Amino acid sequence: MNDKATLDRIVEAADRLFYQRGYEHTSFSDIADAVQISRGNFYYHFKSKDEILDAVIEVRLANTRKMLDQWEIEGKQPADRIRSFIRILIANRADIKRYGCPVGTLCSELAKLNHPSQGEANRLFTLFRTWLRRQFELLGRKSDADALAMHLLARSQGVATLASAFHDEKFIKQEVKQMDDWLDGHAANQRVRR
Amino acid sequence: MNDKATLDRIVEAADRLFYQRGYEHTSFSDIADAVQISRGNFYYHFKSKDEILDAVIEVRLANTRKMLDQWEIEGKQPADRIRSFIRILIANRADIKRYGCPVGTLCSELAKLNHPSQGEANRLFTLFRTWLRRQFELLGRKSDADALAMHLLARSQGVATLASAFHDEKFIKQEVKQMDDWLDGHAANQRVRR
DNA sequence: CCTAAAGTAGGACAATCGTCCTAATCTGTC
DNA sequence: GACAGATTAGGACGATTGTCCTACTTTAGG
Repeated sequence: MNDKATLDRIVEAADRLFYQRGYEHTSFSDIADAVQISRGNFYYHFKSKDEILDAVIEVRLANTRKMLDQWEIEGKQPADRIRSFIRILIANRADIKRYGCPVGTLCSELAKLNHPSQGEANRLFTLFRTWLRRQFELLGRKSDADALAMHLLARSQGVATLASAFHDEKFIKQEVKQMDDWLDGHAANQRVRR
Repeated sequence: MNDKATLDRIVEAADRLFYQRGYEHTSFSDIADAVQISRGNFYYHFKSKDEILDAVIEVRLANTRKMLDQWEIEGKQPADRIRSFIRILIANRADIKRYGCPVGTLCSELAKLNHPSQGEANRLFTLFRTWLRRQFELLGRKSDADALAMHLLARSQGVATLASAFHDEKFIKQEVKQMDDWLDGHAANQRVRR
């Protein structure tokens, strides 16, 4: 009963700490302090630290799916939905400035650790990629929908990385404006001018 | 005498390991094994692990400066020099696919660790930024040279992050082509069309 | 109220971390 | 060949890591 609540609190705290300090640099003691439970008691809820990571990734996947589904309902036009994606950078600019993108930094870290959950974490990227691709397809982009999705993803990642390195929120807004303009140029059902 | 050689070998191995495994996840034993020297002997050359990191950053800065200076000599046109920058992604695509960008991933990690050498590492970004800005200024871009430099930096970062996550070298080539095209549109001494 | 299960606390554990110390070895000079 | 300084090897150190174990407390049902 309270089990569920404690487990959720563990995952919640781990989610936040993994983002702010990184996976490896977050210890059981750190999470225990945040949740205010005994360190050794984790193993009633999780068999290992890796299991907590998997749970965190699962929660992030679920939250992301929920968000994307919500946008599918709200946004009347596919272009508006894509714009919602771009707006993530604005909405989370304070956190991004301090800790970068939660998806990108996690995947980068796990890649260096050669961690078994790399694939799971990358599903977060795939989720966005697939969703964006669908939106571009709805815009009439048949052949290059995936390329456009990847392009947008990459630009978001780059903005997050540099905004974090230079502690520059203004740069985020500046690039978001350019991404909006770029989208306007690609929203119409036409070939890319070159 | 052999001091110089050993010290260089330590920095060289640390440089590679910090890139491949990350700073925190690389231990003294790892470096010692790579250099084939005793673990405890590090402290004759460096007073702490942080000092090795600083030495690595210093070497990277020096190498980067050397590379950029070389391009200033070789490239007759500023646009060619910028193209050399973009070509980094192609030349290092195999490493980037596995470990991401050495600059971006290091800065991201140090930011999460809240490491004192964050500023030093970020100078790597500043080095590229300043150099790119100058090239764009030489192209006649007075007011937006810095914005263009940051834009190009961000796109490179994004490409590296996604290429690593998706283990996709083709994506690198694809985006490099787009960056070339983008540069063509901005190389002429004219305002950005919108 | 009693009892079985669910949940928690706190410490023991082996391993590894960065750091430090000392004795041994190498190297070049007189 | 002896000696001083530079360089190295190897282990000890306290702290911290993830993991595990056992005893204690809480909770729910008869």
